[in-house]
Amino acid sequence: MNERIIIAVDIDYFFAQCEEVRRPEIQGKPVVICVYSGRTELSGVVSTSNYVARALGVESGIPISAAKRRLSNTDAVFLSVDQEYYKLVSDRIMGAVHSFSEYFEQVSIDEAFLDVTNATHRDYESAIEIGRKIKDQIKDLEKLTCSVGIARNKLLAKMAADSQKPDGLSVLHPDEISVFLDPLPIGKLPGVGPKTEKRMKELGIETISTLAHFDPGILADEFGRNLGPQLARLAQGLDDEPVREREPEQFSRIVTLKRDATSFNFENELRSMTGDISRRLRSSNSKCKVVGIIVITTNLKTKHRARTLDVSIDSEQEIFAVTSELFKSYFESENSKTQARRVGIRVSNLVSSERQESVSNLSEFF
DNA sequence: AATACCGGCGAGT
DNA sequence: TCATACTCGCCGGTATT
Repeated sequence: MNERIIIAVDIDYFFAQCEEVRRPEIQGKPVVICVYSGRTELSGVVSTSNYVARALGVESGIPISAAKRRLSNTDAVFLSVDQEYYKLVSDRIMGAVHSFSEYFEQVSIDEAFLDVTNATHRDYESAIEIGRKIKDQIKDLEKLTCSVGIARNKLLAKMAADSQKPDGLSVLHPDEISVFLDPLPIGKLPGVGPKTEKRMKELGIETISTLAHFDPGILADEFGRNLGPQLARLAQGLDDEPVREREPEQFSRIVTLKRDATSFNFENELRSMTGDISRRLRSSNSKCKVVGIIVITTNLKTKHRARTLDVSIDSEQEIFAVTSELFKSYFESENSKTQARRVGIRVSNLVSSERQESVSNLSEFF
């Protein structure tokens, strides 16, 4: 029997709720957590906001200036993101959540899955008890509310959690899946974002039920050989992804430049980014085989350039050498029409520092 | 023909 | 007008073997 019971935990409006706890005086007011880019006084975007602000149309991703406009007649509180603090809170919470099952997967700073198949002996009532305990613990520990979803796989557990927010606990029994899924608009399906939603509507697909029964061949043609049929499977509530802890597969760092660049004139910024990435590689005991750069142009197009190395590296000097070369050649090949607004670096194909350079080059060796 | 690599794009927090 | 900082994954084209 393969039937599992999965619990999804999602902390409600995490950054903003952290601030509400840390500064009780702002509770009840619109709270907006901002990423200031430093270009001008107000440039930047809203990272997240509390429900008071969302009700007034201030949500993730909108410009700070737009948020200020919308909240101009309120006692709204605008705060700068404090990642370090949220990470501390997150680590404490995730540690507590982990203790409910050895099968644990953290998927972001504020989301995690647990496989409680064994712990519950496949009993949903028992899973609900665990869900309640998790909510109580997070409340006791950090005074934060979260939303919990319980279902037979990660996809459905997440969708269940999403369906009752904030402070929800939603159980999706296996025999209720169709009733739950079928009427939902396709945009509610994880993996279907704004672009995919638009294209699906052009195909006449509006609900998850329609997608679930749609011709897989047409979906393959439209969305790709693998992705198309996969979307249909998701729409049927099918998902075999195991709950497992995963190591990060890449690190990246990106900054917004004070002034748009048409040449590599941001050595200080690059030094800071390479230093940062090097420290992260070393503290995770890994080296990288691929080093790349990221450029976001003034018209907000993202460009990538990358180089696969013969030998994996982790030092700031080496990463700086490769990325500065990539930036130089990038700007040489660009017709200086498109300027760089944001620049960043990325390392991937990570290998553990201890045992690398192992047998892969044996044939060359002999 | 299979695999590796590269760069674009999309989604999600 | 405004438009962050990440991580992960898929796609198609091209290069390599």
